[in-house]
Amino acid sequence: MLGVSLSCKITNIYQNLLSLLDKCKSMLELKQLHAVVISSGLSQDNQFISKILYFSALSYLGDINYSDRVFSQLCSPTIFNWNTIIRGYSNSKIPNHSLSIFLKMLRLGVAPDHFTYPFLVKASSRLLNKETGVSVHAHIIRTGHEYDRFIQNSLIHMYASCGNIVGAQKVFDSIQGKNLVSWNSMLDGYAKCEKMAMAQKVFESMPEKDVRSWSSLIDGYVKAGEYREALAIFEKMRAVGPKANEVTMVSVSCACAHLGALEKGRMIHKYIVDCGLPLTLVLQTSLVDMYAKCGAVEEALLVFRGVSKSQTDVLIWNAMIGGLATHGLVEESLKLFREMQIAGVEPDEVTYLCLLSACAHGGLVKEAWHFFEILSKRGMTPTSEHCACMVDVLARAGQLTTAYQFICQMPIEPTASMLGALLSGCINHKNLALAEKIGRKLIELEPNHDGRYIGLSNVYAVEKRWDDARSMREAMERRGVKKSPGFSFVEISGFLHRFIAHDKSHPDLEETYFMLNFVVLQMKFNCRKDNKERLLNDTLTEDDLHLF
DNA sequence: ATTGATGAAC
Repeated sequence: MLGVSLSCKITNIYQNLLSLLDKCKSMLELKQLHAVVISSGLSQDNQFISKILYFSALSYLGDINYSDRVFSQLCSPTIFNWNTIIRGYSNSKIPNHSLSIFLKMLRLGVAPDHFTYPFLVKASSRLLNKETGVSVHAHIIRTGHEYDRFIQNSLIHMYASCGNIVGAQKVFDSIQGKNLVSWNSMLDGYAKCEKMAMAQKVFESMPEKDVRSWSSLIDGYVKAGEYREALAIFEKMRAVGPKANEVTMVSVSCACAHLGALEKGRMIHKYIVDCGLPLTLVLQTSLVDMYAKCGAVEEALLVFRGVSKSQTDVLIWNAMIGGLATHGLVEESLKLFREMQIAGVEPDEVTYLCLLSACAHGGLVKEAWHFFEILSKRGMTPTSEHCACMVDVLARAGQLTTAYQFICQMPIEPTASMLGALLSGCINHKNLALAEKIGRKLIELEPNHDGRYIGLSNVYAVEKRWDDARSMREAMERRGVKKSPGFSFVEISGFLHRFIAHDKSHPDLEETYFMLNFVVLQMKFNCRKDNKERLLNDTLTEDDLHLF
């Protein structure tokens, strides 16, 4: 009698422990339960260990390192355990570990099953390495798994991610009984490669469509820079398609951001609220960015302030700091950076880039040097973009010699954007000799870029060297460099109007030019006023003395 | 148990 009741109790404890593991809410809790498991002598009991592995490898609250340690202590892991750890790594920042685990598995003579390969293929997709993907595919064929639809679908995605759209299409064509995931993967493959004609074709041939189909198509148009088309598809989706979700709205708000379509952006925001879509951090970040890019900094701040501090991450801070910076709200931008540090969010490379851009807009040379140095002190390597931004700061401030020296002292070759920043600095601060030198270098660096010829031609124009200016245009035509027309969008009462340089087809042309001339006059007036004040306030720096 | 997607700078 005693034996039966004791074993009942033990079974109860086991069941309780298992259900506690199922309800686990954090790594701390998991570790405590793991400790109970170990002290009960169950450290090799697969029922318990499988759950511990599963949570730490796959939960977004998990810790793949912990699961790796647990895994490596297992005497005889089951195939489920192997798959869990491979899957965990395939979602992690180090997907190549999935492959190492897989190889280890083969060495030990453990046979992978049909669950193993989709994870392994996903890891190869995320590695963006063509050869790895191909050898995984070869292995799949050798082991006779090539007709598994889950595996085939993941192969489509893998080939498309690695840029081999032909390979993706081949796998797609070979599938007997394609399902929605097969079609969506193919569609997304074309959308990712910006082959929108093909993506459109796949979309139209699909026997059924879901949110992901529509979202992939919309996102493809956004990535391809065809923002108006993206918005048009979204309107169609609203009329005849499934309900949009977070991913759809992120793409759509990104399209509005690029178009500067504020009214449309506001409608999108309203739509999100009205549909009761959850305002996730990702979505809030894209709304902040959209409002900032559309010039509505106040509204961007409103969304930003609506996020509770404890839930923010570096991306949304960057979006807001960068947004303030591009609007010349330099003080506010730097203030927000301090706030970010108080909130305990670690700045990253992009944060420093936003700060440098703020400094460039505010003429804050000293502060820029400070941020540039801090970047390295915090263990980050300044990228060519950071250097370009630094050149921009110096060049805008008129410290052309320092900017030039900065470029020469860099351990990396100067990029076009650095020289471009220096060139506009040279033009603005009237160092035309240096401008010409840089302008020539830029054409050498990017002989197929129309803007580079225009850049040098502008230098000549300032000097009134009309023949030289014209020769630049001729050189461009001779080399067959395509001129991309400059255009801009203006949104009036929710309608987007496009203005192309020299295009005279818009019905409100006269009225527009009248207003434009008025604005230009106003700007010139303000500019003269500013310059006068600047001349009264500024002292010349050492650099200026060298150059002028 | 499995496959398909989204945010920040330039």
